[in-house]
Amino acid sequence: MDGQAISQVLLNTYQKLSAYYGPQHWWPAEEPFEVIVGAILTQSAAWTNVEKAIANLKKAGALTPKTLRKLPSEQIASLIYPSGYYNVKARKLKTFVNWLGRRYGDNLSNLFNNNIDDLREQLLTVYGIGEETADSIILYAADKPVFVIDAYTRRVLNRLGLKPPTETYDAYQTFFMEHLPADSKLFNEYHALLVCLGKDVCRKNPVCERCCLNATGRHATEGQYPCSLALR
DNA sequence: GGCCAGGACACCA
DNA sequence: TGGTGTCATGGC
Repeated sequence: MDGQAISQVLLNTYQKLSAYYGPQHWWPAEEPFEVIVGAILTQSAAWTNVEKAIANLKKAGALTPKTLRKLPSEQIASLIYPSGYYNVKARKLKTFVNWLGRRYGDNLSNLFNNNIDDLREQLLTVYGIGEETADSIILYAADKPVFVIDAYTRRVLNRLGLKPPTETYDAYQTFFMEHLPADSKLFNEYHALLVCLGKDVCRKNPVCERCCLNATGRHATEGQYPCSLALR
């Protein structure tokens, strides 16, 4: 399949997912700092649990860099308890707000004034921010066009028969970004739709969860997908 | 009672 | 460089 055909498949898939599921309105947060906190808390956690943790932080008035810097890690940990891994995540939040204050005086606009490559490079130096979290921050908080890769994205792309040359994060990301226009709105919606599809298939069809949405590469027959139209 | 969710990091060979 | 263990709650 040549580059143009791949672009067509990706755009076609996007359009079908969009028509099937509708707008996703990601990221579910009121402001960019909340997006960043959510991106850290959602690491290997269900979003419903993250919502509880964020609600606790809001209720405690702790959803600002300054407050998080002041609060002891133990107290942050107890507030974010429902999101799991609370001790590690408390440390990650503390590390980020310390870095943000020291380097940018808590001003996210200044941080986001960096170009995408510099922004990504800087975020990746912070403890607790890996590739997916960095890209989620760049796309959903800074509104810059990078494609976020997660487990769902990999599985769905594999199911489309479009596995990149190597199965690294970078290879998957390059694959999407080389074949789609650099549009943050498109990337925003596309990634959200892929996650939506992944959750939907898992929930409605456990056969798919075992056969085609796991990491083994095995896959089920077309008819077993609740929205197989979106995957053709 | 087991499995998994919008990962990242440390450690080891 | 790649594989494995660790961190942990809550919903199904």
